[in-house]
Amino acid sequence: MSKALFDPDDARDRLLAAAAKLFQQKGYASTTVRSIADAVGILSGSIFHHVRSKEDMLFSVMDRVIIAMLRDLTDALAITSDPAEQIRALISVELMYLHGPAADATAVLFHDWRALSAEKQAILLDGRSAYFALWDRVLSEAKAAALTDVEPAILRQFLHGALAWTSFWYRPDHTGTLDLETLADQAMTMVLRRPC
Amino acid sequence: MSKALFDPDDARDRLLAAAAKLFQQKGYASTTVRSIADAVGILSGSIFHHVRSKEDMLFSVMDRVIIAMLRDLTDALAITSDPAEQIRALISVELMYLHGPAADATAVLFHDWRALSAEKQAILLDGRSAYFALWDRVLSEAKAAALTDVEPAILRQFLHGALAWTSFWYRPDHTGTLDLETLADQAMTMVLRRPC
Amino acid sequence: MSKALFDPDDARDRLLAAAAKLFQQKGYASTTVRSIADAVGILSGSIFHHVRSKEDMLFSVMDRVIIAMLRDLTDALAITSDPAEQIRALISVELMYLHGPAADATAVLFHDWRALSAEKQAILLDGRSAYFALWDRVLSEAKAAALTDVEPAILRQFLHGALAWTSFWYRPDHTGTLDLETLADQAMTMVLRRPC
Amino acid sequence: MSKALFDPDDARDRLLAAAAKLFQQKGYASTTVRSIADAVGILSGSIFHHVRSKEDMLFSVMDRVIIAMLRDLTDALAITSDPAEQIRALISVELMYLHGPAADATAVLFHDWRALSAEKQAILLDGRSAYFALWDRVLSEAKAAALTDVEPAILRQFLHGALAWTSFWYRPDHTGTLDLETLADQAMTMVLRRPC
DNA sequence: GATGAATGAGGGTTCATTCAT
DNA sequence: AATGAATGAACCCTCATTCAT
Repeated sequence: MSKALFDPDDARDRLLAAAAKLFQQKGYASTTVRSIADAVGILSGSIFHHVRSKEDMLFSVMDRVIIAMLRDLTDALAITSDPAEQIRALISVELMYLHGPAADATAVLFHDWRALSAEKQAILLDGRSAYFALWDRVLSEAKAAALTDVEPAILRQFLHGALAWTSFWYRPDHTGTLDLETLADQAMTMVLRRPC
Repeated sequence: MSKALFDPDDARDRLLAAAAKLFQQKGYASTTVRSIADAVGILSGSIFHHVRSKEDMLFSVMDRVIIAMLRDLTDALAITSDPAEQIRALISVELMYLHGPAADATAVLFHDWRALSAEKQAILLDGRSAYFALWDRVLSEAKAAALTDVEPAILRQFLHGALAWTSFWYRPDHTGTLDLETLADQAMTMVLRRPC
Repeated sequence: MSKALFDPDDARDRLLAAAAKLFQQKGYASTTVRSIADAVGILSGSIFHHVRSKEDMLFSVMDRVIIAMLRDLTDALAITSDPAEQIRALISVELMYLHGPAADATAVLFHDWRALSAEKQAILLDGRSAYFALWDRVLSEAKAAALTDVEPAILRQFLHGALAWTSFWYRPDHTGTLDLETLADQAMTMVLRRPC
Repeated sequence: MSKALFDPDDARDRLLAAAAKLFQQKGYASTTVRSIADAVGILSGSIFHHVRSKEDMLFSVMDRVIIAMLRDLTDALAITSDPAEQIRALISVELMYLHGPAADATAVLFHDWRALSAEKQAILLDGRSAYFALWDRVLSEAKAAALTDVEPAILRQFLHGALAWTSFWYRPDHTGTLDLETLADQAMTMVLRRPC
C-alpha cells in the first residue's frame, strides 16, 4: 500500500518525481523548470520532450496521487466494516501518503492546489470528490454509531486539515520516538469520543 | 479583540493590507509588486518609498499578525483559569484571526511561511514560539485535568492544523448556518474528552 | 504628403520606426525583439514598457500606415475630378509611401500581412477596405471613361501588385536616372489605353 | 506543361512538397521542421536523412521551380515568333506555375526569397537571370513592334509583380467566373497598347 | 511622495539539429 | 531509413528594483 508513484526506470516519471520534490520544498511558483532539469541531469529544453509545460508536471503529479489515494482508501475500507477501524483507515492512508514514498507528491497536492489553473482543477475534481465522499460516508456512520458528536462535514475538514498539517512538522525518521502508527493512534484518540 | 491590523489612514499600512490580500489570493511568489501598486492606486516604482523590498512586505504582514495574536491570546487566557475555557480561548483567537478583519494576513502567515527567507523566519521565530508556548501550557494543563488523552505537543499541531485549514473551506458569510461560534463549538467537541 | 509616420522625439515611435525597418529587412518572424532594442539603444526587456508584445509593434506599424495612406489618398483624390489624374493619384500615393519616408512601414504592411494574427488582421480590415474602395471607385470611373478595358476589380489587384513589387527592386536614390515621377509615368503608360 | 515538381513516389520529394505547402502557408521562418515531418508522417529527426537542413529544403524547392519555369518558358517561346503571343507565353507560364500543380513552390520562390541566405541566393541567381533575360528579350521586341510604350526593364518588373501578386487573391476554383485564361486575357489587355 | 523609463537577470518555452539505437 | 531523447542556443516576455525628474 502506498507504493512509489513514479517508476525510476521511466524518464517522464523521474522528471515528475524530481518536480514533486522541488514543488514541495519551494512551492510551485518558486520552482524553476531549469532546477527540475538539473535535478534529473538534463538541460531545461529537454524537459519538454516529456511534458507539455511546467503546469503539466504539477497536474500530472497531482493526478497520480489522487488516483492512487482513491484506490488505496477504497481497498482499505473494504477490509473492515467496523466504524472505528474505518476511521483509522482514513487516517492511516492519509498519513502513509503524507509520509511514505509518495510524501512529496501528496504534499504538493494538499498545499499547492491554488497554483493549478482553474481549468485543470476542474479536471481533477471528480477524483478528489470521490475520495472525500468516502470520508463523508465513514464519518457519517461514525456519528450514527456515536463514535463522535461532531458534524461529519466539519469533522472531515478538521481531521483532514490536522493530518495535512503534519507535513509541516512531522518527520518519520524520528528514530522510533514517534512513528506513524503512534501518530495515527493520537489522531484516533483526538477524534473518537471516549467510551463510557 | 482582533481589530484591523492596518491603519487605512497610513500609506504604508494600506500597502501592507493590499499585499496581504493578494498574497493570500495568489500566493506570495505569484503576486507581482505591480499588482499591489495597482491595488492602492500608485505606480510600482513608488512602492519602494514605503518598503524596502517585496519580501519586506511579506515580513511586515507576518510580523503584525504575530504580535497581535500573541497579545490577544495572552489577554484572552488572562480572563479565565478554567482549562476548558482556556482551550476555547486558543480556538477562538485563532478562528477570529483566520476569519475576522485580519483574515488575509493570518492566512499569509500560516500558508506562505515557506516563502519567507530563512533569515527572516529566524527573526519572527521568537514571537511565534511565545505564542505556541501558551498553547503548550494550556494543553498540558488540559491533559493534567483529564480533558484530553492526546500528547500536548501533538494535539497542538493537530488542532492548529485543523483550524489553519479552515481558511481553505470556511466562509463566515454563510448566513448564520455556520457561524464562528458554532465552528468553535465543533472544534471543542472534537478535542475534549467527553465527561462521563 | 507622406510625412514621416513616427515622431523621432517619442520613445514609442522610435521603437516602431526601428521595428518597421527590421521587419522590412528580415521579415517579422526573423526579427528578434533584442535586435529592435539594440537598434534604439535599450535592453530588450525595456521594450515592453512601450508596447505590449512583439506583435503589438507589427500591428501598430501597420495601423499607422493604413490610417495615413487613407488620409493622403482621400486628400489627393479631392484635388481633381479628371479620371486619368485620379488614377495618377492612386499610383503616386502608393509609390510615395513605398519609397518615401514611410517606405519601411509600407513594405511591412504589404509584405508581412500574413505574419499578423487573424484577430489583429480583422481589426485593420476596415481601414484597408476603405482604402481599396477608393481604388475601385476610381478604376470603375476610368473604365466608364474608356481609359482602360480591364475589369476594375482585376486592374486594382494588378496595379497594386505591380506597385507593391517595386519595393523589391526600385531604389529612389538612382541619381535621377529613374525618379519616382518617371516611375509613376511608366505605370500610367502601362495602365491607360492609348488615345487614338 | 507545368507538371508536378515533386514525385509522390520519392521520399525526399514528398518532403519537399510538404515543405513548399507549409512555407507558402505560414512563411519559411514560421514553419517548423516538426510540422513538415508531421505532414509526411515521420518524426522530425528523420528529416535530416533526406535533407541537410531546413534551408536546404527551401533552396531545393526554389531550385526545382527555377529550372522547370526556365524550361517551360523556353519551350513556350519556341512555338511562336509573334511578339504578342510571346508576351502571352510570359503571362501564361507564370500564371500556370502560380496556380497550377506547382503553386506552392512558386509562391515560395516569389515571396520567401528574402528568407534564403545570400550565399544560396547567389547560387540560384544564374537560373533566375536566364529566365528574366527571356522576359527582357520578349518585352524589348514588343516595344520595337510598338505593342507597348513602357520601358522593357520596368514593364518586366511591373508585369511580374502584378502576376506574382495574384497568389494573394486569385483562387482558380472560382467555378468558371474567372479562369486562368481570362485572367491572362486581362493581363494582356492591360499591358498591350491598343491598336489604332 | 510620486513618476515612469530603464535595468538586467531570469522566467518558461521553442526549435533546428545530432546521434546512439 | 527511422526513431526519439537530448542538446544548446535563442526566443519572447516578466519582474523586482533603481533613479533622474
